[in-house]
Amino acid sequence: MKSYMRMSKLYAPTLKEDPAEAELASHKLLLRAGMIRKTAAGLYSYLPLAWRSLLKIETVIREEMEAIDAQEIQVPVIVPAELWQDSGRWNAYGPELLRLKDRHEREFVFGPTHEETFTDLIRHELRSYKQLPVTLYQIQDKFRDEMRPRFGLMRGREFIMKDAYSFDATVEGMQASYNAEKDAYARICERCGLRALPVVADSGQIGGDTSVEFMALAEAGEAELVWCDCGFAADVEAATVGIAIEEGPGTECEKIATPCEGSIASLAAFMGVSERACRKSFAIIAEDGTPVLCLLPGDHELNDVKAEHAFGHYDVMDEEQMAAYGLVKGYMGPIGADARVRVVADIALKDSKSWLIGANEEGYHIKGAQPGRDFEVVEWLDLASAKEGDACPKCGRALHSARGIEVSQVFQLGTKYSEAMGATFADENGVERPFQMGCYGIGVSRTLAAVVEQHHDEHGICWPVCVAPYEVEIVPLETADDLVWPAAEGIAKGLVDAGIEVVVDDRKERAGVKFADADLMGFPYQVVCGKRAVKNGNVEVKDRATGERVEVPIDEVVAYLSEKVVSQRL
RNA sequence: CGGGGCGUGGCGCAGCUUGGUAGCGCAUCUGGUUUGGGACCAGAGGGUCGCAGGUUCGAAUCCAGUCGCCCCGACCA
Repeated sequence: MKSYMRMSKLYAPTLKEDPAEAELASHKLLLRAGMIRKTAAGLYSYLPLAWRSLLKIETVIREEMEAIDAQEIQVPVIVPAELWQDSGRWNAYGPELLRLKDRHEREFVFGPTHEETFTDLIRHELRSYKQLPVTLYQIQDKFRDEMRPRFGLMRGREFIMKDAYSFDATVEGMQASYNAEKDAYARICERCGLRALPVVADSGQIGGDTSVEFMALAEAGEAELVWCDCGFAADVEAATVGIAIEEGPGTECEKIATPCEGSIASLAAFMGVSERACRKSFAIIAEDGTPVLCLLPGDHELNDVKAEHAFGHYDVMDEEQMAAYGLVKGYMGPIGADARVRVVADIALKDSKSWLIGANEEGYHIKGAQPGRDFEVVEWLDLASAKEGDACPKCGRALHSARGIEVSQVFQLGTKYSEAMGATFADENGVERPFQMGCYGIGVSRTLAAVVEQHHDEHGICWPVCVAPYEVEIVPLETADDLVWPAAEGIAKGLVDAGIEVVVDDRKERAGVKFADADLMGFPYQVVCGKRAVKNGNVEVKDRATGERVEVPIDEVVAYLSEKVVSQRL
């Protein structure tokens, strides 16, 4: 028989002060509300309230997965090294991968994701196209040995992830599985109360060609994205956008003295042109050791992810290297650089005919330089990070920028893993083919943090009903009073009978303490039972999110709250 | 991993510069007074000063080391 939780029994030690270690609202509040505790850097214990919310998020996920015929399984957290060697990721994945040995010196990894395990599982079982498609998923702890775990649950080393993998016979099939999963992810975000945007993403370490991330919009988000009124949205690292070109002054190639600091801002100010009319030079050493000079519109940055695609794992040149290649810090440019330097430029600059560039001489720039005439660009690449104001690749209008928390991501993998691991099935003609795969992750614990990030105020958390640890808190101000306590208890029982999750603050604390904790823990509705109101047959119902309070007759409050709560459960 | 900062009762901090054997607020326990927005009075318990060395008659304090944590950078759910 279900009952209500008594605050006096609830293991949720609250903190009056902000913990010194926390920076973000979600981190501070989850700690202060007694929901999580740190065990070590990036490792958190979930206390009862957090666990209840996590289970609700998982329930939403399970319902949406069931709706698209994905089946839940559970594979071991630990993965034998051979599987990772098979896929090639044993070497490709960096120090983020936690490797371990058993007593027989056999090597294993603590799974940061489970493409290998799932692929290995099905390669023994799925042999025919008739058995496809299949999507399997699990909800499990993952471990990634992050260089710098931070922000509480936002970037832990161990975290809860839902990971799904689809196996199809054809590319079209894979796309259908991918789209079903993507649509489910949008519904999951919505049901969890997240304002999230699907954005075009880079596929990163996972591999494959097409990927979308769901970004929960939040100032505290670590990711930057651009979006357009037409519906287009992309991670700045993945966005290929239009950058309108501004020409530099003049068309004749001429060296000019520029007695200003070696920065684009000061150069633009000195020349009386916009930063974009200047050309920014960025010197790096590509993975193969080639020195590369990247030329960009002056107001744009070199995008790390795009640069890695183009140059492999590159290093920024230090001053010594610059000097060795004839480049002068602050005044770099393609003219006068060593012949070994490979000059590349952002694709946006391809039609530009007047470049304001460094002269590779302290205090001098060159204006009116023209590629093809005054210097050579060997390759035109997409290198610049997108930013606010760039043109939408879909409709051409100016893009807006925003920050977000990446709560989930979907990938089309194609045959990357199935081919590497020899996972094949027989098609209609009896020909062995590799599976067309997709993979789909949701950061479950990160989702919890994102919800708090989006739903809080200066007093605490404001849980959306769908993921709230409890739905209603009853606050009897006098636990000894022979009117107040029975009224509170009666309402609690009535709500429990109506299927509502209830906490009763039965502690012998002063009103202020109870109110403060109630606001901090942030259950969606508070029922305040005070002496005067109860004597008149009323209680006060407070909506945590809006702060709105209404007096409701005691004998109507169960119906009143049931209606509100149930309608918001989603 | 590079740069910066911090480790002192459960939590938040002072003390360190200028060595002399540890203090404040909150929390906890007891008794009393309070009781609609984090009460008050009285009393009590609780600290190998991160760890292990060195200097010194004497180290929380000075020196060198080590471990841990936090913040900024590069990676990701």
